[in-house]
Amino acid sequence: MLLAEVAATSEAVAAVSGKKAKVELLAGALRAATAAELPSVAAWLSGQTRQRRLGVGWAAVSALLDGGPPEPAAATLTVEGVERAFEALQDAGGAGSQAARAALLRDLVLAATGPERRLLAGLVTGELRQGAQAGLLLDAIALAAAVPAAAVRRAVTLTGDPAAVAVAALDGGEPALAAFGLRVGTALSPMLAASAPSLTEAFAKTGPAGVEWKLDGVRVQVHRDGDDVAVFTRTLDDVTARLPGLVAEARTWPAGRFVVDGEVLALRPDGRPEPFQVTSSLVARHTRTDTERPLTTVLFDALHVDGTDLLDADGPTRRAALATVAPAGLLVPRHVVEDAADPGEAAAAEAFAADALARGHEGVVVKALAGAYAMGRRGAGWVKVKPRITLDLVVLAAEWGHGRRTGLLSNLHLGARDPGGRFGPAGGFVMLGKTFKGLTDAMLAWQTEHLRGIERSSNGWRVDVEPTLVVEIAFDGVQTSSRYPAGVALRFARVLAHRPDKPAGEADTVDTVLSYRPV
DNA sequence: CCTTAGACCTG
DNA sequence: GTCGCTC
DNA sequence: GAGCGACAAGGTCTAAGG
Repeated sequence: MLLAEVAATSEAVAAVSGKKAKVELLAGALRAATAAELPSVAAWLSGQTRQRRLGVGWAAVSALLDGGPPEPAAATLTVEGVERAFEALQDAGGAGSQAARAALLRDLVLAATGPERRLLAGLVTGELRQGAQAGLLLDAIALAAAVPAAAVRRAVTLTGDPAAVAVAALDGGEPALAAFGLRVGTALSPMLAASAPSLTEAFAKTGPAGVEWKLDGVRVQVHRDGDDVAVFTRTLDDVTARLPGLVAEARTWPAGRFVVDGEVLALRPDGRPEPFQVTSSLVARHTRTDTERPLTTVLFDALHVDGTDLLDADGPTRRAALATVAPAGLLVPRHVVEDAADPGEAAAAEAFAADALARGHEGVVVKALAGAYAMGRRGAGWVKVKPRITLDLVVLAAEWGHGRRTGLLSNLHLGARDPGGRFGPAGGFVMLGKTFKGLTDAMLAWQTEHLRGIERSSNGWRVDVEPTLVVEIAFDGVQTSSRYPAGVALRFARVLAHRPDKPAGEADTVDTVLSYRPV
């Protein structure tokens, strides 16, 4: 199969708007691939490569395509050849490897026609933007193989390997998919949480629920089979080698064979959690020193224990199984609410959540007692509740948007008042970060118009404006920053509303922002 | 030796 | 990670 | 309700350049 066929499919998928039409196009390409080509085609048509890392990205591609190098007269690249090139990119390492990778990419791109270049660039940068990703590819596999989508989804969430599932589905149909099961040692898609602004609204989604602390760390899935222990992240990355302490600890737990779900984080000597930045840095590091802070593991779910799969079991059953895996001190604190309409129970839940916050944790996750473990889903089974901070800040500049936001001023530079001149001229504004979130199409249109009216200067991608427009911003907290003058940046900032009625002189000050630094 | 660019990972 | 739009 | 895409910020690692 020629890469041109895959590229043409991707172009066609991008050109149609309906999901069904996209799925049909994807399914057609999957059917046309041979068994050997299918893993590559399935991966690429969901915007991914089979290689976890290629070592080339946006910069390498844009340097190559800059100046519009001439295209070949005919399409010659094959799926198999491109797959081999991707393998070579992944395998390149050591001195001189950057040049080797650049040469590999250059050979590939210069041999590619226009649509093929668009596909290759999208794969390398991870931004294919054809309006279909892994989710629609699952439907396409189901359609191509004439099997239920649910069977495909289950197999993919159990293995994390859509390519293998595609091969099994088209080759062996539903019986082959049914043969996929939970395997200790193979990562499966973790269950995700929706969010709600309050406990009351969370309970409305879940019904009777267990309320658990929400810990601000890194999600881990721990597998043990005897002495074999493996640890995976939320994206199924294998981090076993980076967490030797957890591996050793897991070998001492009472159960010999299990898959459990939890979080690792760094705690201070007083038991309060370190800021996420500290935990993240410890987990990311490939080498350990004896003096650095150990990571603490907290467990909150069990997917398999000593021969029993628990994916379809309810919450209390899984929690009871978890209690047989590890010492009680490692289990996340949990408070069960049978009837949220009962004022006493509701008050107790609020007190439990307030205590979690008082101890420095992020909030709570409300987990339906009745729910199964919904792999890879962000459904109503788990609902996180975190406090929200809002401030009135001033727009200092805005950046032009991309994709569906092309032609609109999107990313806002946010500043707080600095009346005392702590970080710049007295009476000026201190930048605290940027955000593009929370803006509706109407808000984008309005702010583009308004900001152009108060434009001060422009450099092609950024428009600096008079600091007069106040925006109401919600965020989760402040984190330390080396990028911004006040030494802090807002975490997960999003726009709630424009406040053209409010004078910039009444916006919040940098001192108010600094008061939200963790204790 | 140190600095920098880029890729890639996390919430 | 959050949010809005589309199907 | 699910899927997609709009993009942030900080951190580590690798390779390259001085």
